[in-house]
Amino acid sequence: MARSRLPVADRRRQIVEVTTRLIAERGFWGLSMQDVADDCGLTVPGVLHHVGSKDGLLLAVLDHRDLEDKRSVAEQAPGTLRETCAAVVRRNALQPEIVRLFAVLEAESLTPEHPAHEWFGARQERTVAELTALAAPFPAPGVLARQIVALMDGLQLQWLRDPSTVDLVAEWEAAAERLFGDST
Amino acid sequence: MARSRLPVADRRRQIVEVTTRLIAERGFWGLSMQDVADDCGLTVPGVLHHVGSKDGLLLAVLDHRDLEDKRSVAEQAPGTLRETCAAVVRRNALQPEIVRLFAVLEAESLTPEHPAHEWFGARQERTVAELTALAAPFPAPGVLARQIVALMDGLQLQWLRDPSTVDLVAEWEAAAERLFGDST
DNA sequence: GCTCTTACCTAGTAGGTACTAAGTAAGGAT
DNA sequence: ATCCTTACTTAGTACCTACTAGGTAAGAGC
Repeated sequence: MARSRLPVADRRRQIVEVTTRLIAERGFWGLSMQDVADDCGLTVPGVLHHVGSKDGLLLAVLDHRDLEDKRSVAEQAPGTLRETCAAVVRRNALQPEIVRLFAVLEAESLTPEHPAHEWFGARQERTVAELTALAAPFPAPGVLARQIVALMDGLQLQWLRDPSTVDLVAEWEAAAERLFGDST
Repeated sequence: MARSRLPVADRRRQIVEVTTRLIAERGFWGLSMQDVADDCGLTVPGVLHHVGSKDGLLLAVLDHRDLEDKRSVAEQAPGTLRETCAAVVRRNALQPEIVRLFAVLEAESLTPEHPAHEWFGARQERTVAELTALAAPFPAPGVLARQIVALMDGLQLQWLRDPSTVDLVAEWEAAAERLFGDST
């Protein structure tokens, strides 16, 4: 019974990582605190001690993601629209689990009752706004921004379903030529 | 307690309709037989009498959708690729609930453990194949087909999240010009 | 070595989960 | 008017759900 007692930061990181994987597999509605606790080697109240509630756990995961994303965007120079998109796709291609987390939660959270509904609404708005700004040199930048987001989300779904057939980076490059013009 | 006793076909249709709505809201993992039963004015074993199990219920919903889709495709003349896509989008714009059902299940069923995993894999494959055939006149028809599916799925997600801002049909028309060429 | 914070536990609550077994009664067929 | 199929019920099983109250002991600071 002598379990190791981790410092709070480490334990929280472990809980967030485990939960990320489980939500990617089962969604938030299918997530059980028991599974989280088991995979962390804790009891359920042990997990709740750190995150307060199941909703709190979800927000912890999303906030962690937000931080990671900001960090990643910051370290990459703010190049052209096309370069930025390619960088995002290359990064996503390396972390299918997290892409799946977002794919599942994005669909689940469409309903206003979902605890992440507002979070995803705000994120979507922010993303489209940022892309629209980058798309200023193109005609109809707002429309282009929506198409970029749509194509990325859609291609990611196909890639997640069948990674051996669909090459995310290659499919995106083909799509980018269509979106931004056929310059080689 | 004198409940009306419906003929099996009617009751099944009601159960399928109610479940369609509930899965769109909560996903399959979040679906409870109790909710289905309540919304049908039945008890849980009453529902199970018709569908056998929760998985059976999901398959009943999906098979019903399959039939409806086949019917709708059959009644529309098999025009050009562009016309076909536009018809699909116009139809989807009229039934957001069903589009949401597919959006949620498509993401949830990415994991092989999901009871609809194979169903959605087969559907995806079939859809891409059909679109690829229609896209024969274009260069790289297979790539184009994937892009069509991706754009539709992605635009639908944006539309479902904020129907008042995103006009599905208009967004698709703009996307179609980009995909198929700028002919007016 | 002692103290004190706190990470984590045990025990319990109140309720929901899918599903089964067996019986009742509605309503069409004769 | 009676029968018989079957839609649907009640009752019950075995288990999982998030969450709380209160206590124990691990390990850092002195």
